[in-house]
Amino acid sequence: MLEERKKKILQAIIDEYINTAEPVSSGVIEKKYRLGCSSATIRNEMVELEKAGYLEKPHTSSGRVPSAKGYRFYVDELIKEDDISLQEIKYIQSKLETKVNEIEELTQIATSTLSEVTHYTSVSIGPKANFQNIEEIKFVLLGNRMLMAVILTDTGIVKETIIKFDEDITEEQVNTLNIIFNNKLKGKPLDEIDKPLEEYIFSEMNYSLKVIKPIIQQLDRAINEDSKLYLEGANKSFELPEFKSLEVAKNFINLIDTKEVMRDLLNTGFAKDINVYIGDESDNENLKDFSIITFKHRYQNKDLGTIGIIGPKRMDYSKVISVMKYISKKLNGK
Amino acid sequence: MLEERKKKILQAIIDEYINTAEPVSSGVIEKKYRLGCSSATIRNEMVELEKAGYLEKPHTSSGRVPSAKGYRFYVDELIKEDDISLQEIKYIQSKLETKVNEIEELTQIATSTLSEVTHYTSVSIGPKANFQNIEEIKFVLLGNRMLMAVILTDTGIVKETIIKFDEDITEEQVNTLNIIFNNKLKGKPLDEIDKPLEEYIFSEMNYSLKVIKPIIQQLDRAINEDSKLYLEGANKSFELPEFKSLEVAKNFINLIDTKEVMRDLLNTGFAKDINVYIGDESDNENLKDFSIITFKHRYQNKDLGTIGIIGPKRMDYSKVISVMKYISKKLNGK
DNA sequence: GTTTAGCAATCAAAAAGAAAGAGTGCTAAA
DNA sequence: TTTAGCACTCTTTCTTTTTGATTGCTAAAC
Repeated sequence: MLEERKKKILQAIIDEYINTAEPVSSGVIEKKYRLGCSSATIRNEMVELEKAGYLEKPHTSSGRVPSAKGYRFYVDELIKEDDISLQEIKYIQSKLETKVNEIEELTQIATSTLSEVTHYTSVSIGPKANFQNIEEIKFVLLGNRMLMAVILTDTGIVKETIIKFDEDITEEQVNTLNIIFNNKLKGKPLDEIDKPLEEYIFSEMNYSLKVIKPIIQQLDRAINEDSKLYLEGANKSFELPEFKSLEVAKNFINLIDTKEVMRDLLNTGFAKDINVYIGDESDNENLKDFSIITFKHRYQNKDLGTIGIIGPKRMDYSKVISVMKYISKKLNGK
Repeated sequence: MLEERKKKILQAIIDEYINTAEPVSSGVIEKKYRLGCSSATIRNEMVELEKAGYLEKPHTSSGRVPSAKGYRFYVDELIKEDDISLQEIKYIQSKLETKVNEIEELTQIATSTLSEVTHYTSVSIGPKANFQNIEEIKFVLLGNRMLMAVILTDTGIVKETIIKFDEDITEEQVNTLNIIFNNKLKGKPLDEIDKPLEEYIFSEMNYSLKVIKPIIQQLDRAINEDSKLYLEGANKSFELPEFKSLEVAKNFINLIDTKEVMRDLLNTGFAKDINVYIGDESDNENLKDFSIITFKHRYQNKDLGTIGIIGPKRMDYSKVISVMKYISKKLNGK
């Protein structure tokens, strides 16, 4: 759909712009990229690429800058595969080898490694708990009036929550709780913990509703609780030339500061292995100058969270995507 | 040590500068603050205040700006007590009334409320665990090869950690663990969990070292783990006029991004109820444009963490300190 | 002795103007 | 179809000018 030479020129322009953050002129392309034609020819092609919507001009007599459509084409068709060095591979390997006891920790290590290798700001979030099945529930008495509930899911994720009471709880009651909850909930999806269950358990046990209610409430809360966001390398973004603009910097801060937005961004669309949102493709005003690239942290195809990069539209897509692919593969095999 | 009128003028200048972020002229003080003398007199006083080091001039023909010494005097001597409105009191009350099960959550609510009321960026950190005493330790078997250890301290803080094994663990073993650990450690300070204990328990139980070792290791790790930083309202800082300077913005981001520095800042010096660090009083290059105000989250005089504000040197000290005092009182009484 | 009116001097910030230079688009020739 | 050549455009940068706020000083007033 785009002739070979146009593709080459577009690629050269975007590569150059990614490097320099300056509008790209026909002269630079001629000299640096040696495509075997003169700057005049490149100029002619640029006019057409602009007409087709792949390029933009900040003003009449300036060089060209990629448009959102240009970046999109670049990401979909022109990207360099395996743009990752041996050194980087080794670094990632060494980081991911760290022994961890909790999945959340592994996600965090992967997230910080991603930021370190790409030099962009990275962010991650745990998995949506409510899709998972309950493997086991345990209640532990702490002191006399405090109960800790620990839920183990089939993906190996552990959720725990504390429940406080106004009256004493006996070890006996705790045992009954353990038996009943496990009988009733083992193997069931997490979101089965809700109203109907409450009645069942209430009738089953000789507890007062006063005791059962806070348990169900708190379990419910623990399960539906938003999983923690983890942000790494926010300061790296501030080294980028685009952050000389106060507006850009502000948008960035507003973005990473509004946890709900970040959650939304990390939780949408996972048709592909790696998802790329360029500029305001995901219509958020604060996002217009940034791109977001995400992938799912999976292990044996079970969803363990999402990891992403938030960087300028002029992001080094090849590098980021290559690094992500590698990390993703490593995590899944771990 | 400073005559009454000089104090009044200094206060007026600092108040004005806090409001406007612009160098303050003698004319403005005369008109707005009505101190009963002419601008010429104020000018004369300003010269002396500058000579004494309380004021500075960006350039020869500009108004005056408070120096670090000026702010320090302001904070120590001129601050307005109870600079908090009824509305703000009500808002704080309603926020702190929220029922929580975990102390960490309460600290977080207090932190975000502080940011909301003062419009500055706030930050908090949990207490240093290792000063506390163990009230109870419980081990819970999750699946066959995973153990959760739950530690309850005498301050009501619950720490939990997961330990994975390469071989199966029996319920029986878990029971023994529970008995031994509780016998040995109840009432002891948390940092007693270390080497000697390992041997004791090893000799006491017929476990292989293979099992005991990871438990001690992981408990130790959980206890000495840096407590979580919680940051709220970073975007609020970016609305301040001082953040028009890219350098200031960068310093700020570097500051809040380096968790170790934030930890240090929150963990130093608590002779007073409320601690104020103005500019580079705590010699960190990134801090030179900012002030930090902190207080301890206490309940019945037990340390439950630290909460702070990080804002421009031109911060509304009266407001921040008043709000902090109120929140601190409320938390302690809760 | 202290306060204040008056005013020249200072200097940043804003506005206006001039020059430089990078890059384009078009034309006409190769 | 490609390319050399060149006028045109428009930002960027540098100077210059203007404006205006504020000071510090002097001398008079209190």
